[in-house]
Amino acid sequence: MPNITLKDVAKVAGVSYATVSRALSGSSEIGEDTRKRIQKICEEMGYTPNSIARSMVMKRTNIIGLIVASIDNPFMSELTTNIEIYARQKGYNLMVCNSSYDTGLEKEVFSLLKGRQVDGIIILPASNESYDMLKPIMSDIPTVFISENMQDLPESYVAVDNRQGTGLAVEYLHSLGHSKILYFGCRHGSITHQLRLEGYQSACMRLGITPNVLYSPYQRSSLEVGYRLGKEYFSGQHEDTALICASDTLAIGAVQAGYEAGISFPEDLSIVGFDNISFSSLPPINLTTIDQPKQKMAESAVNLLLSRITDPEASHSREILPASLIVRGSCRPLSVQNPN
Amino acid sequence: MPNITLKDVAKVAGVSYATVSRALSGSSEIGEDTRKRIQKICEEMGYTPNSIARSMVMKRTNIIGLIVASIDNPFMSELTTNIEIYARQKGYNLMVCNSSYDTGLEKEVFSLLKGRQVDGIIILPASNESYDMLKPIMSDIPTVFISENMQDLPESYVAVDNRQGTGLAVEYLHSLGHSKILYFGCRHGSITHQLRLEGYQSACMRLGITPNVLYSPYQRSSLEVGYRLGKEYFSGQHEDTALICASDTLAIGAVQAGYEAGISFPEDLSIVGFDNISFSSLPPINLTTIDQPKQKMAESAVNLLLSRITDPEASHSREILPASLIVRGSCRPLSVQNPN
DNA sequence: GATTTGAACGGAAACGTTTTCGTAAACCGT
DNA sequence: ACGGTTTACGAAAACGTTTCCGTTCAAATC
Repeated sequence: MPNITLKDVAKVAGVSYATVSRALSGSSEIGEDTRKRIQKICEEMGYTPNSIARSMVMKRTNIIGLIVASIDNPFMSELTTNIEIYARQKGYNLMVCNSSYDTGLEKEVFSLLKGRQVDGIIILPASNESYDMLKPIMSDIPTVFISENMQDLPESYVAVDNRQGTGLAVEYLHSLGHSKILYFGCRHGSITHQLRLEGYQSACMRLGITPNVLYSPYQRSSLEVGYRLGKEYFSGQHEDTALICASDTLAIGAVQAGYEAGISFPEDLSIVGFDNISFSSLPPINLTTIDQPKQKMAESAVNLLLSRITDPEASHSREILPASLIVRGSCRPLSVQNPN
Repeated sequence: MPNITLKDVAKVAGVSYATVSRALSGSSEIGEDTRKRIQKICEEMGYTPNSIARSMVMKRTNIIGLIVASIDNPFMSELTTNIEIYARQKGYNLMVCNSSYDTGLEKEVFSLLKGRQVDGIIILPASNESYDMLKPIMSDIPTVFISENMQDLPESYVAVDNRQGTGLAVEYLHSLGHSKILYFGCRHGSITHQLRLEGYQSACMRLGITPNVLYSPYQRSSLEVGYRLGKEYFSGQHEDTALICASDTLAIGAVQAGYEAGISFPEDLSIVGFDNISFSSLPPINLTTIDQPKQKMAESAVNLLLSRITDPEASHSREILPASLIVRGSCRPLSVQNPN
């Protein structure tokens, strides 16, 4: 009933427990025959090494802390899945915490994870104030930010090229003949959304399009924001032929508001989202959108973190991954009446 | 640079490290004045206790292992979020692993978590073979199953009342005047789906409705299954007025197939899903469905596990939580032509 | 054949806590 | 003032590993 330890195995095998440790760790300081014998005994006794004790002496837990704003956000859960799978493949387990978009809580769980002696932390920040909050306590533990562009801050991060992303969207719509392209954005205080807006604006400039932005003062869920922005827009004058939304959920909310106002997509209005969450591909939605390469982001983040763990003194590195356009059914060429 | 330990604090405070430990643990064996003094010193030195070392001696990690088939499944991610939040509230952290619906991998991560000395494991099983696979290795660690009904197996689990759930759906449709109610199911090998089917069938019997079931031989994603079942059904004769799907994603897939066949919902066909994933409430979908009480399930699972941790010898307990009907816009009364 | 070398293994320290036990001083009642 | 109880604290063991340092013994070297 009491768990089997190295000592128990050593006693049965008639060797010191140093030898058992060597037999299992793949050390060269041991005879091939005794290694085989000890391994067999371990099998028979059902011995599993205690990683806590190992961590104690090795000063490494092989655990990565992951802090996300909300696990059940579709984008974040996809990211989380990819991170977990890749990390495990690299020999690390994941300790996951929700910050619930609360920077106070975020700081709290950050300390908690530090106390847990995780080797490093990947964080999808709750807001753009996260950095300032975390700064004083993140000095002595490898940390990489994910999904949020930290600009010139002296930190490691991996993010998608948000500016290029919305640029792609504008270019695509322009190539379909659209010139009146509205943008739905949300404040959110995040640099990510700032960059997406800038990408939209500069692409418009480049292509001779007059930017037209509708910002949200609301702070609630992105879905609701899209719905309310849509309500507001569709109730007044509207002559745009296309709409770019700062996120897929924003787009889906806007679509609903459009439905209720008698607007059809893409017949009356073309729409493109951002993120490419899995639900956007669902038939009833079928949203043309800008993809964030979630798997690559996950792997880059883990790799970045691992390299910081092995060499904490290395200079910070940033990885900005390219966004790509996913064409589905929510946009139509302006000159043609019915697509497909 | 080397982390601050109890000893360092003790040296500064001029006391033994036992005293420091007592000062922080809220022990009564210490003077109020020295406690204050030591706590202040800890603050100043930025001391954070090493939970690894604590776990070592306490033989408790305050970590719960969570194994889910796929974190990015909407239902599971909602469950995961709720589990994490509630567990942390109870002083536990979560170590999360994906089984990717692979019972082999599931067993592997189960052992891995055991080696990590987690205090207990919550598992959302990959298939109905999970139990047999896990049985030999789960004897010495508290485990509770979630979301999957383990029937009379000698294990602790919490699940929704699947039978009652589909029963509710049938009753609701019946109350709207429907009598030709089709059921879309998927094999999946899971007891959950078996129970949902049974609930449908027995409610039909009770209400004098002839059950009509379409099963899927496909094994892929639920969304695709729904789509293919729909394709198959709508291409032939179809005279049903309502459709119950074994899951929301199944329903959404079916809806798409319906669209493509020129069917409108709910005008031509009423449809009810199961699970109440958050996306079902999205306007373009707006699916009437059967809710699984995810938060309650999460909390029950944690509570069950915690009680098993404190008393591993206690007999197993099962919790079957009631399902409830969420009425949205995907069903209409049969006698009326246009709802709303 | 004596010395060196190297392999194979044992002994023991170390990791940072918690907790038991011991002990000195302070306190109490009589 | 004295024995006894309580209070506050120190010393040290324990948790299960890894690893450094010795030690032994056989093989290799001269």
